[in-house]
Amino acid sequence: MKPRQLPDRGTGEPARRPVRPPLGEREGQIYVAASRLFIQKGFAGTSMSDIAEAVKITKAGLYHFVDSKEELLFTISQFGMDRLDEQVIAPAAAIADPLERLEAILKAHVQNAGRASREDGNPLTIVVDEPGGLTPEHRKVIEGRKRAYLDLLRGTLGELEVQGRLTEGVDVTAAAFAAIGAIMWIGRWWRPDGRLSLEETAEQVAAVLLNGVLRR
Amino acid sequence: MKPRQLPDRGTGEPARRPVRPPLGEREGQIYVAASRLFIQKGFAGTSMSDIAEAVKITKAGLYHFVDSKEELLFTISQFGMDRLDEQVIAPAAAIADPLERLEAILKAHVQNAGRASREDGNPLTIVVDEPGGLTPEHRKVIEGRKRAYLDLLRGTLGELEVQGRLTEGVDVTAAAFAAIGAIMWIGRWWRPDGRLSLEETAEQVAAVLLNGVLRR
DNA sequence: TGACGCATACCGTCCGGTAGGTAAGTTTCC
DNA sequence: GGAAACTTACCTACCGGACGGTATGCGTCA
Repeated sequence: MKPRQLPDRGTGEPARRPVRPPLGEREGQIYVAASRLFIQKGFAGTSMSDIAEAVKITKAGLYHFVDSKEELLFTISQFGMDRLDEQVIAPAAAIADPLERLEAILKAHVQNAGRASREDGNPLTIVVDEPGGLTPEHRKVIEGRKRAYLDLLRGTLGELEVQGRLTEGVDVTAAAFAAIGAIMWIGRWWRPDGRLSLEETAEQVAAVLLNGVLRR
Repeated sequence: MKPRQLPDRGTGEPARRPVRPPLGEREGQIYVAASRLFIQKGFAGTSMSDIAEAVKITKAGLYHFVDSKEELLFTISQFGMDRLDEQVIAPAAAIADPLERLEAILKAHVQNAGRASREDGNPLTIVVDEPGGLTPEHRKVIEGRKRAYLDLLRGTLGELEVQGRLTEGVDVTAAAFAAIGAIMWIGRWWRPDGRLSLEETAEQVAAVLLNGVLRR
C-alpha cells in the first residue's frame, strides 16, 4: 500500500486551488493519523502536536475538530470495536453450528487483526493496549464490548464441549484466551510483504488453534 | 498503606540516626517500582516523579541511583531477557529431543509469563510493549535477544517438522508466533486469585499449542 | 452575512534532568 | 587513636522545553 500524499498547499506553485475536502474528510484523516501514531508510539507517547503535524494542521486547528485527546482515543476504540462487531461478531453470531461458528470467528478475527498491521492503523490494537488512557466511564464501555466478544468465543467453545467435540480436558476459558492472544499477536509480526499472505496466515493460525482444541 | 514520613532533618530534633540500607537494596526497590509502573501506565505514561514517589524519595534522589529514564527501561528489559534466558532458554537448550524441548519451552515460558502478572511487574511485558522507549542501540540489543528466542522456538518446530511429527501443512513460523502470542497474552488475563492455578494454566495453554501443531 | 475552517499567540502545568548543598559514614595517614 | 579527606545518600530549588488546551481573529465560501 503506497503512502497516499496529502494535497500540497505549499508556496511556489501557481496558487493551486485547494480542493475543499468533502464533509468529514478532515476528521477521517485525523482519526486515521491518530490511530497510526497511537499504535506506533503509544497513547501517552503521542502528543497532540504530533497528530496535528501528521495532518498538516496546527494544534489549535486540530482542536477545531476534536474535543480532547481522550475523546480521540475513545472514538478510535469504539471504531475498532465497531469493526470487530461487523466483521467478526455479527457474521459469526448468525451461524448455528458451533464448529462452523468457531472457524468463522477465528478466520475473520485473524483477517481483521492482520488487515491493518502496526505500520497502518488497526484500532483494535489500541483497544487492547491503551485502556489506561480512557476515563473510567469510557473504559467501562470498551471493557464491556470486549467482554461480549470473549463471551461469544467462550460460549461457542462451551457448546462444543457440551457436544463432546473438544479434546478431553481442555479448559474453555484458557483456550479462548489462548486463541485471542495468538490472534492479537499477529499484528505485531505479520507484514504484508512477508512470505505468508494474510489469507495463509489466517489459515495457519486458525488451523493451529482449531487443532489445539478439537477432538479428532 | 499509610504514608511513611521521611526522617525529619529539620532543626530542633536531636539528629535521628538513619539506618543505612544494605548495599544495592535501594536500587532493587527502584527497578521493581519502575517495572510495575511501566507495565501499569506504559513507559511514556510514567514520570520519573511517579517512580520517585513510589520508592519514597525525591526525583533528584532517584537520579542519584539511575542515569536516565531510558537507562531504567533498558536495565529492566535486560533483566527480563535474563530471566527468560535462565528460566526458559538455557534449560530447554539442553534437551536433545525436540518434542521434549518444545514442551519444556512452552511450559516454562507460560510459568514465567504468569508468575508476574500485570499488577506485579513482569519485565518481559515491558520488553515486548516498549521497544520504542529505547535508544536505537539498546533496541538492537533487545531485539537480538528476542530474535534468539524466536529462533530457538522456530528451530525446535523445524526439527519436529523434519521428523514428520508435525501436523501436515503447519507453517513453522506462523506456529511459533501463535505460541508466543498465546503465552504473552496470559499476563493480561491470568490472576493469581482466579479459578485456574498457574500450573493449570501452564498445562492448558501448552496443551492447546502442542495439540495444535503435533501429529497424532 | 454568517458560519465554517483554520492560524497566531498564549496559558498554566508537568516533564526529564541538573546545580549545588548537607548530614552521615568510610578511608587515609600521621 | 584521631583528625582530615573523601564518599554515599540523599535534599531543596530550579531550568528550559514540551505538554494539553484556549482566546481571539481572519479569510473564504454558500
